[in-house]
Amino acid sequence: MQLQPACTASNFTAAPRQAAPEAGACGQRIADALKLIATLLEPQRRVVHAGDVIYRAGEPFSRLHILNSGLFKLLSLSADGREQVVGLRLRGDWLGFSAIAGGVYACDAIAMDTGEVWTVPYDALLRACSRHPELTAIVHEAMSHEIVRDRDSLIALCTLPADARVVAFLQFWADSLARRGLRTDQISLRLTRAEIGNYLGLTLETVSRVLSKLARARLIAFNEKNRRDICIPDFHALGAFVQRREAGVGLH
Amino acid sequence: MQLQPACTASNFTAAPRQAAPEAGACGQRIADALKLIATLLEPQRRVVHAGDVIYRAGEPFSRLHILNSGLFKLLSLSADGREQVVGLRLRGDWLGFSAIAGGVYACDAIAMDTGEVWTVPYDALLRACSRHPELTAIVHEAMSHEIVRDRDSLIALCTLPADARVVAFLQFWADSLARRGLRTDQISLRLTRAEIGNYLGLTLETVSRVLSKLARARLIAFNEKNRRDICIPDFHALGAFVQRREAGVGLH
DNA sequence: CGCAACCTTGACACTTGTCAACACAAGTGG
DNA sequence: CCACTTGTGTTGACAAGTGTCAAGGTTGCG
Repeated sequence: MQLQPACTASNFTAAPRQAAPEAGACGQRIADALKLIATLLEPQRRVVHAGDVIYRAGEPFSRLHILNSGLFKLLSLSADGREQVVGLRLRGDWLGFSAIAGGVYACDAIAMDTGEVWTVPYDALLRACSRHPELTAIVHEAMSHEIVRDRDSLIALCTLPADARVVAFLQFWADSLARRGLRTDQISLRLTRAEIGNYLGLTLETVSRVLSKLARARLIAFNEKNRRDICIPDFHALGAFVQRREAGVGLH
Repeated sequence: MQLQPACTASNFTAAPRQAAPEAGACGQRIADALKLIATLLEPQRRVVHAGDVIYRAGEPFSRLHILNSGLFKLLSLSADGREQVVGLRLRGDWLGFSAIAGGVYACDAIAMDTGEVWTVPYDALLRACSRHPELTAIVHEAMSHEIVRDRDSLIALCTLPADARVVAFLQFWADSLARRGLRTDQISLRLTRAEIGNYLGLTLETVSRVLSKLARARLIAFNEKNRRDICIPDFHALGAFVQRREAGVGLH
């Protein structure tokens, strides 16, 4: 059984790329998966608001969550008490996979906006999967996708300098929106500088400086009176900016 | 159906921890999983040697691989040609999960040592899972474990300074060995400084300097005439070293 | 108005990368 | 046996990138 190629969303890499050329297709794909989940699993549906906790690290695991809408962050609490944003999740993503191995949730999942969460007991999911192979395919694909995405962000964080990380973040963000059929030229970050920096392994000052630099270079533009909404006039130029800098570093 | 807590191997974090207190239990757990896989799936078995390629990025996906012995690295090739080590895999780990979503392998998997690889067609695995729920549990746990492990290393790479990363790497390594029932006081890294640095997002010089510093502080000791084999006399002291530095950084 | 969040910018220090030189071991071929 | 090469590891000097600290600006809200 060969799976058809998914919209693997090679998000969060340095390669310059047009924003989601397969936008519609992938949005459809997500919609189809959600519809199948809705009909086969009849998940419990819940509307959440900014700040609502889906689960916390350490809680016993018994249910998985599928996001129908909204924006969510995954927070990992290190031993010394600092929080680290380890992922952002949107419509079509699953929450809770990381808890299967340990029996307890491995991080906090928190809504950053109004959204709808579907919840299914894990054992019910397993039973449904044994009856419906197409559901198994969707679950495995979602887990696999999460592995690929995490790996991509790992590479970005390991190898890219600060400004390239911020650019990669902007590309990732626009990609995620485009793939769900939303407009990408005018985007709202919905994260503070501190949260972006935390996610990217940078300080908030560095994020602010990079954004200012990009704005001075006309690669992005801030909305009037609101520096969280930004506009990306030319996607290709944004990626090329990073490429140029990397080439410069290589020179003597 | 509540899963029993697995040996989640919170490898690769900053928290000081004794090396694998549950060593035997976890080795047994891996052995049980392998036995189940062997009997239910009758995988094709193959002996590999250092440098052998299990798969390459871009090859079409149809089979998963389970490692019975040996050491393997996952290499991700970025757009501009640089290689990045994105993971190390040992006995009991699976290879190929990241290919499920995309239909093609997402990275290279290369043996670094003599070992034995078991290979199963993915569709055969799915069929077996539908008949044997306990196999599904093992597969899901392995995928979940991979997600957790990747996330842990992400945190380490994002938030830790260079010396803490190297210490975390040593702890991860000793943990991995201990969990499989091997001795941890005398370990062979089997990686060059360059490979360690690549994996940790550091240069080989930085890795070398950190190891020298640890050796000067008597936290590790090099083997005579072979600086790849190292000895860790006191595991707790190694972790405490990082904690102390972090506390120092916080002071004014 | 005052206050709290959030953002920006500058000066400075520190960590780490870059470049270079050298040491050492293993293999190769004269 | 000795040069020579290659791969690996160590160490130092220096520079670049980024974090830290501090000050001030803007927005929104009670």
